[in-house]
Amino acid sequence: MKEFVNYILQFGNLNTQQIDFIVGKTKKLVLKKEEYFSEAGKIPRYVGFILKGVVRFCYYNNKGEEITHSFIDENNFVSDQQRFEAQVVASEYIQAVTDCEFIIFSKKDWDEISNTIVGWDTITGLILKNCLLKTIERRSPLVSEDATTRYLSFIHQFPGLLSRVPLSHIASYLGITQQSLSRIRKNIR
Amino acid sequence: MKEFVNYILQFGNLNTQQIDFIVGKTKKLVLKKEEYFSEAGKIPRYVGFILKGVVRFCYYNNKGEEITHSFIDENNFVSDQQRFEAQVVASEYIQAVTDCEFIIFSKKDWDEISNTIVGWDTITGLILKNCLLKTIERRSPLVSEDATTRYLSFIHQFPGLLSRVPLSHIASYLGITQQSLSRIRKNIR
DNA sequence: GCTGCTTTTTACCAAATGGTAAATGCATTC
DNA sequence: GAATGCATTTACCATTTGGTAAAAAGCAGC
Repeated sequence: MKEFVNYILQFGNLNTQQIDFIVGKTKKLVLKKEEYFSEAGKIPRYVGFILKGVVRFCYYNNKGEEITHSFIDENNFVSDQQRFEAQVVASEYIQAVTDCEFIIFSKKDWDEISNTIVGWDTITGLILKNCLLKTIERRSPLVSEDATTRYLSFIHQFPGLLSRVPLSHIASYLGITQQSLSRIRKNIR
Repeated sequence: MKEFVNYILQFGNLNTQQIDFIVGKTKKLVLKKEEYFSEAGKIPRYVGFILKGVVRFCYYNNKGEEITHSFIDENNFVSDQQRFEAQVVASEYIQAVTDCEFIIFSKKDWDEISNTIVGWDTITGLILKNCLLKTIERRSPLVSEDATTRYLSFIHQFPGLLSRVPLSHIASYLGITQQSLSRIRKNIR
């Protein structure tokens, strides 16, 4: 819980009373590997903050291939925020890649915090912007660099993930087949 | 100017007085083709709104290749917003692809609007989030689809741009060489 | 219309990647 | 420890893309 509070306080100041109010709204959620945090075609139920584990955002392209769009690990928010706020159906899945533990907020609790804590919307707005920018920064090189470079920067960006995530997901994140990734790994050795 | 006001009002309500205040702060900027709106290594001076023309965001990767990251055309904001707000040096160039006409705000004027108009920060926050999400949505398929599919969706996403933007920029946006793009265009015909 | 310049297309071959299928490795269960 | 199921690697060949270079097309200035 300390990690959660520290994360938020990076983006704005809150007094003890406000923090207590927010913390009071938290619930815990546990997911087993491969269970879904939210699903395409359904309305996202929670905003989450990962205490333990790794999740991925994924979708199916028009060829029916499953594409991993992002990985998120400990001490980060995980949410299809736009769809959650608007309470409309999602187009992506958020899936637990490992067994996971979350702090979660329901829409009702999230709104109550927003209506109670002055400055909460500003803080969460900054957090979202931050996440979106990070996503863009991470994914941009995936368009222009060659596959080996992309793999090396993946390792660099997510040092802990290589051992926790199936290579098939990493390959689809990098935009290559699993066979190509295997070949690249061989060449690097 | 009407387009500019309409754009803003999509994201929140403002009364006539507030709109007049904002409009009163606007200045005009004209750039010739290939001139820079802002430059890597320099602090962004303006937030812009494009009245006429097309700009691109670009940078140089570690191989020295020039990579076009985004295109933006008429009736959209153009800004390296995070760097502008923080007044720190940019890492990307924003370049006029055609002759351009902008509405611009200096940092001083932007701050004055923020300090005067209640709700301005919320509106601009929403606009920024919207732009970031659009960027992610547009660029994500560039990782996982093949080059022909990427080119076709570029045409679909930016119907007017093909005739106004050099193919070399489009190729780098799509993450392929100009020769490959030319080959793809031939195969489609 | 010609000249010189830039953009775009072609051509050629080398390198990288995809697709299909089989082999290997690795962990779990019985 | 044999058998099973899943993840990963390897192999093979077809296809796509990159790199270099030259040709063709388009365009501005004279």
